[in-house]
Amino acid sequence: MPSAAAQTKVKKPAKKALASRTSILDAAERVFASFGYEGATMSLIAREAGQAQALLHYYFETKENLYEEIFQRRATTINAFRKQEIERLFAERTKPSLEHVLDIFFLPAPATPTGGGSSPAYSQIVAAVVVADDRRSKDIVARHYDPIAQDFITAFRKVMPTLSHSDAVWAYLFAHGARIQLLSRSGRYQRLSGDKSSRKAEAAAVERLKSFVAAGIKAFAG
Amino acid sequence: MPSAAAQTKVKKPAKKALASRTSILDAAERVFASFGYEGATMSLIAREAGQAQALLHYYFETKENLYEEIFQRRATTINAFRKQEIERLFAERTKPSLEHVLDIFFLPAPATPTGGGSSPAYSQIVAAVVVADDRRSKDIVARHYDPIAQDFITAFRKVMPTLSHSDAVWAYLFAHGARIQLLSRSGRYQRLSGDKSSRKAEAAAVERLKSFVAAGIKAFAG
DNA sequence: GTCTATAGTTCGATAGAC
DNA sequence: GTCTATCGAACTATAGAC
Repeated sequence: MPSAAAQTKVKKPAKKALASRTSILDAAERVFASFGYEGATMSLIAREAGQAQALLHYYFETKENLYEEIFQRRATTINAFRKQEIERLFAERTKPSLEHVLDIFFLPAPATPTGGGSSPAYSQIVAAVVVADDRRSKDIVARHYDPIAQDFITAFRKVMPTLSHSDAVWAYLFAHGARIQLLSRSGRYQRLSGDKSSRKAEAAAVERLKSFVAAGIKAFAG
Repeated sequence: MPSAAAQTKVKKPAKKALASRTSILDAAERVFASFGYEGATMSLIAREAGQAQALLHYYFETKENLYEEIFQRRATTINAFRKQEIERLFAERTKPSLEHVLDIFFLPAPATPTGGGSSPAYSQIVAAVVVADDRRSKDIVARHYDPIAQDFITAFRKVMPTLSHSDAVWAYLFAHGARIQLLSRSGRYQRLSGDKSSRKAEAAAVERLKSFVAAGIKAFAG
């Protein structure tokens, strides 16, 4: 049965091949996070992955495709989870609060199914891509993050009915901007505060972020 | 008097030379803003400035120096002005409010002396450099922006005495992160809101930002 | 000061053996 | 699938005429 065998070959790549592909994606995520799209090089990613450079092109063809696949893998997972959590919130609660919505918005990465929705390196990439204004970055944000942003904007207005649409959009952007400062690995908090910042401090910072944003949004409605 | 003539030549570059230097700096600012440090090329900057590529190296020697000079020119101006405004606020007022400090923090670019402290392109560069985590970006932020950040953190604590140092640092970072969303030219507000956003809308957005941040910081103290 | 021409390097991508 | 070797293009920077 040659045709069936061929089909099997297409649908079920060897475990080793999948491992290679994944190791390349992981390495690319770290290198893109550290040096940006243009600053990252295919040869550096290959070295970081422990693979030949040609193998990167075998799996992903171009540098641009490799970059795009990073967002495919992470954003698809985290956004599906967030969308579902929003729907569940409004289905199960009669009167969800702003804090309930923000809990989903600020969900820590490990809480996602299998933790596959994020990583420190990926958060760093997202922080950079959201403020960039080159064509590629805008395109990626529009495809992978604008839809879930609209869901949150709608959710904000549902729990705060006096919020205008324009206010809700700014609320989302300001909240997102504040969050990025927490997620980015710029190390600025450590420099400015003199802290060495343990895991414990990080959890406290998320609480700070939540109360900061909640108060800010409520100021719009009042 | 040959030595005096030579000295004059060093201290007073021709007007035309200064104009060339400035046109290169302006062009570099726009190109770095659009493509990032690695994505920008010396030949593109030269074309944008209407000058030969070799002239860029004549004035600035290396790409890295040219980048650094952009921050020298802008950050020196705006930060000196801000520092002076903070000092003036605490000298003239007996009881300055948080809003007074935020007015300085959110100062629009045209309000700076000769408007030389900022430009839309430069704001875009700052937005990108602050969240980046490569060595060059961290170094620039530490030298050009950490000192003024400390001044604002101190000012926050003076007008809100119940703020802990750690809270004041987060207050600064969250406020800065929210502000970046407004300054960056990612065009995200326009996409998410469907607006074409005139100048009038921009002024309203700054007011939104101010009340958002003020409420957030007050939530820390309460 | 400003230009043209180009040296020297590194990049993304491909060819082809195994 | 995975590798080595390499091509052509694009980059930063310099040399040297004017």
